[in-house]
Amino acid sequence: MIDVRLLRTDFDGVRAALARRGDDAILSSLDRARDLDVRSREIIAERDDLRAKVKSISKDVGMLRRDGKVDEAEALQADSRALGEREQTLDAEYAQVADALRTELLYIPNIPHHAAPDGASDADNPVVRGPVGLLDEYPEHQRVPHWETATDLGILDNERAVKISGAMFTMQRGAGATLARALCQYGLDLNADVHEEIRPPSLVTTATLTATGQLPKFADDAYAIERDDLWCVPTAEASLTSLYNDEILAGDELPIRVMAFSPSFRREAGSAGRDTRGMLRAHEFDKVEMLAFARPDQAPALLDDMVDRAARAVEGLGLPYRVIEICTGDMGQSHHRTYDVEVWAPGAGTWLEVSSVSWFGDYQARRGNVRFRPVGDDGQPVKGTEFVHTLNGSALAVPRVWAAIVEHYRNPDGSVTVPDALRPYMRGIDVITAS
RNA sequence: GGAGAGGUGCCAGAGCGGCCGAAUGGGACGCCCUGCUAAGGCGUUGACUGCAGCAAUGUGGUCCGUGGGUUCAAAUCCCACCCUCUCCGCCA
Repeated sequence: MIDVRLLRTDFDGVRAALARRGDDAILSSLDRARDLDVRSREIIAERDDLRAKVKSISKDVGMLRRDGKVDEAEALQADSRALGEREQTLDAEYAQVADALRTELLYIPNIPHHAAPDGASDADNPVVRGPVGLLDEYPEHQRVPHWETATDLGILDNERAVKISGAMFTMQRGAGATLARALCQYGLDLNADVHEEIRPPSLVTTATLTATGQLPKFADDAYAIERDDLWCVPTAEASLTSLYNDEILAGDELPIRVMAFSPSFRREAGSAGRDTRGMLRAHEFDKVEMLAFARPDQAPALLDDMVDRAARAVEGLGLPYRVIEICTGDMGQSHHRTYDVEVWAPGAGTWLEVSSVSWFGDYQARRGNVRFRPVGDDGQPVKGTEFVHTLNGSALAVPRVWAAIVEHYRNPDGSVTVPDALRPYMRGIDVITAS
């Protein structure tokens, strides 16, 4: 959520920054929010004034009654009642305006970082690192899609997954299942040096999913368990971001860095049939997510570090990769600045997004009400509170890395060699062969 | 799911419908005292928000689990919901 006060102090600046996202609907929403804010403050001024009068009269009534001056007290009560009625009318109007304003603000996306590249779509995302390790041409035995190789090897059984759960669910078997779990363990171990490992709930409340920005705007993308008013997390980001909702953290304990393995559930509404072969896009997948709560001054370095970590994960597996920066027109609603790590899949013949690392500014923290007490140069807490900055990124998204491994490490005989980095987790399997 | 108890400030804990943003104790911070430490004394100690001000600040409003209601006036009365604890039931 953006700061309403910015609409008062620098409306044109906010408008210009958001215009870079290239969506006029945002700008009209911004106009409406500004008008609602003006109106709500007009009402508040009048209402609070009435409340102050009622409070003061009520005190007088109390004293008069104590002194036995019943007639005077009753006269005052009548006055107060009249004021109270007007106050109630105003209050009802305020509630309406405030609610409309809150809704408007919940839909307005984050302001892009000034250095984020301009652009209209994913076609405009610049490559900022790499490609690293990419060959000009891949030999024929690597140019086989993972769904073919994996099905032949018996490590992917999507037909039966569909029987069990319907379209766009996947199932790994045998060494394939082991490989998926090995990737999780690898992703966690790689980042345990600075992150606390957390195993958060996978079902979360509406408030939790609202804090990250998934709700209310993207309700159709998430699985809802309506009977219990819970949602399946689309990513562990959702659970982790709400870890400290409504809390005030000490400035000197920041940054707080956490990571979690979790399943991720996505309805993928509207994307059926698009990049859905094999393991490319599914309703449920596993992922290791990193997340940081930081002071604003710590955020840029953390963003760089997290991008490095995401890249290191695929680099350590020997996969060709590149890093792209997301342009203003392709940026997610809550994002302030975002980098994606992509891995080359020689069989599918495409770059696969395997990690998205983002800096959210205080956009999520404002929604979740996560604050910190700043510390001055003398080490003493400074008066007041500030919203933390949040950052997150996939440390390792299992299915697409799994797919890239099966394609990249495919041998001429159709077997798949396990990358060295994963061997400790593979129960002695160095090469996956048909069993 | 059933029965009972409870949710108050950083923590513990009191609170008659008006004098309650809230006693008291603890903690934390500052100062005093002491050679140092301990003990003791004095003081400070919430968040959000409207308006005014460059600002320090001033001045209104809101917050005693959440949301409604009664009243001139609600932490205090009424209703619903949420959460915690104990017992029972169920269960990996």
